[in-house]
Amino acid sequence: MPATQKTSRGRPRKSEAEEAALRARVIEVARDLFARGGYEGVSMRRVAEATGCSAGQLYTLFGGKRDLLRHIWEDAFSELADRLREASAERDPLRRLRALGDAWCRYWLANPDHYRSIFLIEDRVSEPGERYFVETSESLGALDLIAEAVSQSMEARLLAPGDEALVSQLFLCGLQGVVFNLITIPEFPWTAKEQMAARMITALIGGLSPD
Amino acid sequence: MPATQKTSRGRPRKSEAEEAALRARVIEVARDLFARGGYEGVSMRRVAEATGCSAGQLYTLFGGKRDLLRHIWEDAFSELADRLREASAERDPLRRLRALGDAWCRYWLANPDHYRSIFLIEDRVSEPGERYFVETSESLGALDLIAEAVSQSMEARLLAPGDEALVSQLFLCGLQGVVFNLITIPEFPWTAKEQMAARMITALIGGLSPD
DNA sequence: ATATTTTTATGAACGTGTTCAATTAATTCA
DNA sequence: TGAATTAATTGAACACGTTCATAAAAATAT
Repeated sequence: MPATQKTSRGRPRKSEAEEAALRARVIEVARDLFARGGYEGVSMRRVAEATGCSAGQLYTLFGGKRDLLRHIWEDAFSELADRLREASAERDPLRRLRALGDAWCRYWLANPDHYRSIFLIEDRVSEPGERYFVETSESLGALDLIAEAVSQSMEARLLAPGDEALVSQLFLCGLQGVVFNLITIPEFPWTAKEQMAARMITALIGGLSPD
Repeated sequence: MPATQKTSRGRPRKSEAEEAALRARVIEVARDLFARGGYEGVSMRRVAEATGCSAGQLYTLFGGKRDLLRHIWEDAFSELADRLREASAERDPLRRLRALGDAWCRYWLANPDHYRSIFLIEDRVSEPGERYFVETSESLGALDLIAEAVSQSMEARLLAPGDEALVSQLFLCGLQGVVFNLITIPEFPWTAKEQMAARMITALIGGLSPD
């Protein structure tokens, strides 16, 4: 008794391509709606209506509203990836590190809505099976580039030798903190919104330099 | 024509004290429910039922579910304030700075649910009238203590003289970034969860030290 | 007492994300 | 041409946060 029967009896499964096409169409429609009305301002019912399917069907294509949003941002991330690639062109590892951090911050500060949607909307985080959203996206891909720059900086004795992973994570945390605070507490009288990212990088590089 | 008439005609206003008492009762009841079921897991209807009033009335006492939560945490914050006060006992400004940062991080990492509730649940941020929640609470009160320690460290030439407000904010951002990342991306293989805060502080102090 | 007036309290109603039994569609076997 | 079977799709239903017209309550004025 073969587990998979070659010729099945009932209605055939929708082809992979068909499903992908429909998914793509929903994403396209939803992108426009979200861009206009914001995440909270657009309901799944509206997305469904605009797409021409039922709200229920959306849940066969996406895990939920948040998951739909992830797919929407997925190619918006390519822009961030581009910026990071540009920054990676810098040969000097320490200057590259600075350029990477700068690009990362600049991107998120220029797109606070993306940032909020991705980092600040908490749904049940504890889905054990699937990996955390941010990790799979281009966002933490920055960490790899940072780690490389850190590693090379250590080799060139531009940074004190040490646990390169930890140091990389410290850089990411520092940048994250700047961006997070600037975006989520915009009405606070931050001393220098534009310079904070650069100052953070400078401070961290200074603090991690060899004596 | 006096604006406030001494003896009014209709039903008398509920006394300030009565309203405060009811509010306090709701907070007490809701604290238990939230502690058990979590923020998402408890509905306003349930809170109302457990309190013995209607759901609608809750909205005369609190601005909404989030606002109710704020009141609940308000005295939970006193614990953080205590820790910060303890840390402030340290005389050496640089060691005090380190102790403050450490206490701040330790508190939030020990209470990730508080952190999430306060920093990660975004509702309409753009309420022009009322100040941002975090700013009014004890949370950013830490910034004042940090600023004082930074200022004194600069005077004692333990930190390079400079814009003390900016430097204080960099410290806060660095700490915030560490806590934020550890809490929101717990499944990421962080190299050293426990040491990251201390390392961040060390790095920042090092980077901001006089040459 | 009854009417008036002012405040408080209620509960139905709205739109939300999400689920799931029931329906419809599309195929193969008899 | 019918069953039979399997998958896709729907739409009613649920609990949610929140609002608001309406009802109840509590006082004074007649």
